[in-house]
Amino acid sequence: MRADAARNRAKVLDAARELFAEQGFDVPLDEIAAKAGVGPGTVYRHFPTKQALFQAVTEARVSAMIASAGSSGDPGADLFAFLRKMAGEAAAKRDMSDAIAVPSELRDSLHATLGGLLARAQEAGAVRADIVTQDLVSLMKGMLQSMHEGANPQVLLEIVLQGLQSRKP
Amino acid sequence: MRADAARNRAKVLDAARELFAEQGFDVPLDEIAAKAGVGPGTVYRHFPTKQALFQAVTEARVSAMIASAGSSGDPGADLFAFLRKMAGEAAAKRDMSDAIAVPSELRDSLHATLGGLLARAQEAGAVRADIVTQDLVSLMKGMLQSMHEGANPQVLLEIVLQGLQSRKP
DNA sequence: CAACATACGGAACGCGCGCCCCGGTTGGCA
DNA sequence: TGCCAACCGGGGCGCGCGTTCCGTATGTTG
Repeated sequence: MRADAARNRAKVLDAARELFAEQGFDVPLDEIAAKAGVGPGTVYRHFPTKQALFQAVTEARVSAMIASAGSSGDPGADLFAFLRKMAGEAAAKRDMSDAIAVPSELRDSLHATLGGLLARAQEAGAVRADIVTQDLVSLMKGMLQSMHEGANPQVLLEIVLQGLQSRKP
Repeated sequence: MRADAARNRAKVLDAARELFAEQGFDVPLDEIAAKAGVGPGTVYRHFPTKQALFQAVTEARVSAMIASAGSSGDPGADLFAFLRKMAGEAAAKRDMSDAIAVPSELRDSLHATLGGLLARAQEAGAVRADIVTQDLVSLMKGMLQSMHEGANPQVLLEIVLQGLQSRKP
């Protein structure tokens, strides 16, 4: 690979990282190219599609998050800690709320992780039993998006966490 | 107003009602016109903008819902009943989840109604005190949208309702 | 330094959608 | 019944965006 190609690739990744974080997946690709000081064609020489670029940018952080999914002795605490982590990331960077929505293998892994944590938490009786993975994913997706519309992220998170718990009579 | 004009206006409203309910605000206006058996120009002769058409279609139902906001002796029950009603509508018709999001006076009234119910429920101690209207609106918006993505609407609703309640120690 | 593959920039394309314009048509009043 | 204003259909415009194409520039190799 030529030296300038590598340099441009890095510049594109940097610009994409910043703009995806600020504005989410919907930021125009031309804007990323402009911020990188590069033409749109150059972006496409390095990444076949906008989604590929997005995945390249988010892969590291999402993978790290998935890897950090704890399995301590307390499955309920594990799930809640993971959800808190997701919410924390999403409150700071707008791209996290798209990583759960934009189709990719990464997204599927994330869903799978959530499913596993949910199942264990339900077995332990920490979370209401009538929820399936799809419900949790949709709920989180909606909540993460709501965080970028002026609502208080902390409050939203607590409402969801409390709502997930099984009622103790 | 000429007779055929009135007839076409009605046909447009019917088609819009059905398509907005099925697909939400994002349905192309040309599709509405086609279903009504009319050209796009005709739609714009009767409604200055797509949003105006949307408002004309949803106004009756939303106003009815706002009017039905109870103020019985139990403010907590009033709020929860209203939220249940919204969720019920949204689960059946996709346009309800847009009525809370698409800018219009109607939307503002809806937000105001939610704010009033919330404030009274909080005074009564039925709902956690650290929520503001904006939080509730965002939360509902996210939840209503999630309902159209394969999640179980009933479960989503119960999670939110339980999450809103103040913790009773 | 020459020569060539590689990479670059940005103009251009295709598409979808909201919205407008205009030549033709039609309903209702005199 | 004849005339005119009101109305109609649908082609077309403008815009934004993802993506592609190609003439030009540049890094690399011998």
